[in-house]
Amino acid sequence: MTPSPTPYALPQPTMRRLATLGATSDAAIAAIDAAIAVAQWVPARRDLLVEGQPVGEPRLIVAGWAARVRILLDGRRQFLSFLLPGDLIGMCRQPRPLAVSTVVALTDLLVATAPAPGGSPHLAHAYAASGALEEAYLLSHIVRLGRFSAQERIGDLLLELLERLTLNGLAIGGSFDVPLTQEMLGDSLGLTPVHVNRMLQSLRRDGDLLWRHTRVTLRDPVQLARKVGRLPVRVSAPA
Amino acid sequence: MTPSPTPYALPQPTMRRLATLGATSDAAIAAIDAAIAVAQWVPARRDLLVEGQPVGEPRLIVAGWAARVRILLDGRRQFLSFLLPGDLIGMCRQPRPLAVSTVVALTDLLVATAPAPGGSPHLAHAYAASGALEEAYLLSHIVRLGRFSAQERIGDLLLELLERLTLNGLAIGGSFDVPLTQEMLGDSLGLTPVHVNRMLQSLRRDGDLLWRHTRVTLRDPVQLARKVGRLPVRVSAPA
DNA sequence: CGCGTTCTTGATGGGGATCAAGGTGAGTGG
DNA sequence: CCACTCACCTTGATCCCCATCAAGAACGCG
Repeated sequence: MTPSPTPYALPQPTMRRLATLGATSDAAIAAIDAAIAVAQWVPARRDLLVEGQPVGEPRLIVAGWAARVRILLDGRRQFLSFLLPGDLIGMCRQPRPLAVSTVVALTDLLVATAPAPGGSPHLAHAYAASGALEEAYLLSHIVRLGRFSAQERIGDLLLELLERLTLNGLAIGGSFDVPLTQEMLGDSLGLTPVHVNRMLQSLRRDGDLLWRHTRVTLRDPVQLARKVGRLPVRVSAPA
Repeated sequence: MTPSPTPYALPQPTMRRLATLGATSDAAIAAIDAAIAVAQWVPARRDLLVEGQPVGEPRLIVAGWAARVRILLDGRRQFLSFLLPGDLIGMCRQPRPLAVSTVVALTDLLVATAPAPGGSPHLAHAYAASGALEEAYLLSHIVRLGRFSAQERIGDLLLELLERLTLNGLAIGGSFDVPLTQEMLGDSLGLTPVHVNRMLQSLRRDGDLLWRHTRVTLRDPVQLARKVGRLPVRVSAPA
């Protein structure tokens, strides 16, 4: 496997996310640092978890993108969520857990073993907040698929990605890297690649976004949020 | 408030579900019994949780149906999941949690305070398994909305309800009570009530189901599952 | 340069939305 | 016992968003 250089060179995004979510104690930071130091590369397209198979130890994405996905018997594919640096994989609390979805690497992926919260309540809280955020985004995805038009779905998903990539420092001024093809977007949003293409063009024509190579720029996120009716996401009250 | 008699007279469904999910120790059973003994009635249509508001103590549905729901600014409504007897409400682990969705009573509802797992690891495991199941069903809902046709969505949802109501003993031989209007079904499945009506008729014509008053009977669940391409749900391996 | 993947564009069709009336049944009050 | 009402279900006509089918064009890569 090649440790192919990526634009996500520094491990800071993971630390940044977990610290923002509450892992602020020295013990928690040291544990995360130690885990990141021995992180492993996983090549794109490899499965990290397979639906119905036992879940191993929980892991932490240090760099790259993954996705939770379900494949139907007839080959239809549905992405359930995208996993970004700082996100957790396979964090379960019941005994002998089985994966409820497959997790596949979308890019080459730097993955660490998530440190056990053990003595650090800060770390436990950060994991809990991360889980709550993940649930909130799953719910948003349900609303997108159930009640949004194609344009709204695309705009709303890009705003979610901006929001999440801002949390871990990977987005700057409405600009971020998206290693997704239009087909993958379609498989996330319940649309055909052809229609994704047309809707992206219409968003570009309206001046809402720029998409060159893998770089997406949202011109005016606040206005776009108004346009697609996006609601803010928050899972815990300020201290 | 009237303690309106319901078809769910006995508290057994809740106990049955939690016991099946792992709450098998005497301590766990006693704690659940004690909680159910002092359960309270909540009238239909009342909110048990409001999106964005602080989450109080976790609760346990003893009888009746509730739903997690999001309402959009323009009035569109999307049901995120249905909550049945034995399901938990507002079980969070981060400090100062905020509700990520509104929870509304669909029927008169008997609700207990969920006993803290405290000393009982059995109870903690049952809660964890319940949470994992809830996540698995959320993922299934995403697939339904993203990749299923209208007929498949309806059939798959009814099969899910049968599966869950079988777990707590409220379904017998493919038959169960569903206190939902066709409009509510539409708001869950991303369809209009008119189209739900037409698809239900077509399922009835095909001999797949019977729906009289609030009673639904699936004629041949296994065949229906094959027809709509439904996959089984499992979250932990047998001991 | 050749080749596969991805993006783009056009033409056509269908699944489900929308609009607009009825019909039905349970509860309510006279 | 029967009008009245309100919520829900049912049916028909029409429309449109998005799927489908089918080629090309552009791009990255060996």
